[in-house]
Amino acid sequence: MPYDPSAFPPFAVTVDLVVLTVRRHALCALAVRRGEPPFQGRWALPGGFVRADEDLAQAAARELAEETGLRVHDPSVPAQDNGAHLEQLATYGDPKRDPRMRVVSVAHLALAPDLPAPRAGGDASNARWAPVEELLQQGGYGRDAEPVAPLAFDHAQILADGVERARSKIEYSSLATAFCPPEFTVGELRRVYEAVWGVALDPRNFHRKVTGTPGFLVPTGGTTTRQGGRPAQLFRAGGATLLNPPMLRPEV
Amino acid sequence: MPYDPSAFPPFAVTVDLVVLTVRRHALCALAVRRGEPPFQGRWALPGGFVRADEDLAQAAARELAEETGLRVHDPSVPAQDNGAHLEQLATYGDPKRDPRMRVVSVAHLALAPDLPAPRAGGDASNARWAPVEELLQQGGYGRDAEPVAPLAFDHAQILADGVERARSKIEYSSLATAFCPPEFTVGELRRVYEAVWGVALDPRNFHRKVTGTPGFLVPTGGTTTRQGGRPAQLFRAGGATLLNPPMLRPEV
DNA sequence: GTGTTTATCGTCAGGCAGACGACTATGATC
DNA sequence: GATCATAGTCGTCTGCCTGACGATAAACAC
Repeated sequence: MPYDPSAFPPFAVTVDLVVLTVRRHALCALAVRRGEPPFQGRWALPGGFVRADEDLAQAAARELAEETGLRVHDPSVPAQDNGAHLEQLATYGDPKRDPRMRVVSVAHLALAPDLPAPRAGGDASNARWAPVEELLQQGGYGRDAEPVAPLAFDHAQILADGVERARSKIEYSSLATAFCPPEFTVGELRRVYEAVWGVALDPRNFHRKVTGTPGFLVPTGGTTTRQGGRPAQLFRAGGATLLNPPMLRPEV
Repeated sequence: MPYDPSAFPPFAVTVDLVVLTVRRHALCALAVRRGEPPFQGRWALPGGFVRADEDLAQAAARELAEETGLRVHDPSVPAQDNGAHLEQLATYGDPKRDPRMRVVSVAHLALAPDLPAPRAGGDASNARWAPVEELLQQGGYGRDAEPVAPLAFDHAQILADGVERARSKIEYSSLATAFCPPEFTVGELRRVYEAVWGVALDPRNFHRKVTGTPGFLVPTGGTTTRQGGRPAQLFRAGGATLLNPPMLRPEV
């Protein structure tokens, strides 16, 4: 059977981004305000169409750079840092997910250290970091008791999936360091885990565990008192990507 | 900015399936022979175009049924069984992955108990279960020393990703039971783990562990001697999907 | 019966995790 | 400068889980 272009329906393919960071002890995601229908004026995840000559990962990295200015961390350059972590999350293709046409969206998950301020085409009012619980409580009320509309499209589901991926992945991988600046203390790393999991962790057991896991942390020799209290050692992320033994998320 | 159909390039969207089963103590995947170019005559993963009104999961379930006759296990019907497990794996969209046109493939992973014989449009010579190592050793030689061509497209990568997903997922979920018939013994379940991981496990420790993990196995009361030796208790899969504590894959 | 195979129960030592006490080194406050 | 609050770091103890492995049980083949 020869190739017949009419044998398959045409799709639009987009990438959507779940960009997570930890700000003020809370797990936050990047949201942008939609400037056009459908869902005009509603908050949504950043994203856009995949171009004709672009790989999916390239498209996601391009969108991430456009929205945040972040460059993607390249694992082949170990010294480099402060780039974001980017990985494919899942693909969403319900026929009715976009009322205009048939769109398949390849969602990606990005983890970034705390950033200055978001920018979306230079207009700050159209992009913000919001705590994920706030974005996920559909139709509830935000921190200042203003009404919050649910995210556009199926983005609440995508965000929930991304958050769950991040929560489980920092258990057995060194991904939590992607939320930290290039040099960080054990306490700062612990606060990342606490924010992502939404629990309190014992500082002493956490310290023992994280410094005892081979390849997780490399001491830089420096110290800092930026958190107050006794000066703390500074570390960089070690080469290990898989943690053995893993960090264990406390009891459900 | 109004909706402009020329603003995005059209894609073809397909689903590809990594269908895994355990046969004769080896992890095997379903492969079909391509009847048309490109890669005519080469082995590939089963798959096909997503239809205009179809969800991605629906398309994958349809392709699975067409290739194997398997129905997908519906978790909302706990009593039912012997259906296959199906989940989305990842999406592959390199611009050059299909020489004909721009194709984005949403790969799915299916786990099935040992089946009679594969069928691909009724032609058995065009579908087979092959050990995954055989399919992955690109350009090597098969069991009977016949030359083996690498899988078509990027299907070797997709298969490798699917196998790795299965290997890691049976660690912390009860997914290994998807490889077993509705009722099975601890020994049969152990042979599944051994085949998927490619290791030997201590029968005594495995028995203790698997029967001690709450919600993993439910005794049916029956026994069987179909494996020879002393009669073994029969179990069904329990309701638990996440294992706590997890099964631990032995040392690398 | 003897041997073989598989299943199942027990024992023991080592390692890791959670709970928590103790001490250290800084900045803030009086 | 003494005191306090804050964070960081090192230990201890106990219980649980794991891996290694001995022992017993119940079927089948000869």
